[in-house]
Amino acid sequence: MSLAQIRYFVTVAEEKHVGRAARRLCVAQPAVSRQIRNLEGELGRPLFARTARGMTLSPAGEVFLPRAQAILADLAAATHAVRRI
Amino acid sequence: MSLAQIRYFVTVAEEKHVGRAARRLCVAQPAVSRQIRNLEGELGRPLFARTARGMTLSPAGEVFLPRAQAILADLAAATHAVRRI
DNA sequence: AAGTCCAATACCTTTTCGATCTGGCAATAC
DNA sequence: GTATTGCCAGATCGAAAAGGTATTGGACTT
Repeated sequence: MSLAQIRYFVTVAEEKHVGRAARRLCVAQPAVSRQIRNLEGELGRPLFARTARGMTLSPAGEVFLPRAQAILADLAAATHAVRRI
Repeated sequence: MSLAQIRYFVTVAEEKHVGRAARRLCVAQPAVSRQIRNLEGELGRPLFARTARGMTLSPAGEVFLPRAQAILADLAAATHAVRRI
């Protein structure tokens, strides 16, 4: 698991759309698609349900999303705290 | 910044010694040394003071350590929460 | 049934990361 | 005072991971 995967997951969850998430993240769509898949493989559960119109959070995704957002927020706060010394 | 860098930092902070930290992490010593240096570069501050006998936390390191430990703990908890669904 | 919209796949390139080896510096021993 | 030991830093090389482009496959819409 990597921080990039967590960021990709949060962005896709917010956009409900891999293509839009990829644009926001400034990477190509397959890169996001692959990292989401790797993350799901590592967690042993699908995080999204794939529909013809986009991506919807699965139960596991609903559990993971707030925790992932908190981790990213904590990391940003820690970084700022160090830089402000 | 990567999760590996955060893990390396926490381990070196606990061991106060790059070589011992590398052994605990099952990687070579220069790999740890370089990642710590990269992390310091990204944060813009030294996290350790280098002495002839090891590494001591700097003020910035003292600020970063508990936050880094919390992030790793939260990540582990999030992973377990998803796997337990 | 055709068009479109989306994610997934294939293939290739590039970047990143770790291992090994070497150098340098400080403390200790003699 | 020199030599040895222990430690971190740097350079080089090879392997693994990640991203980009192009394309395919599937499902709604009309």
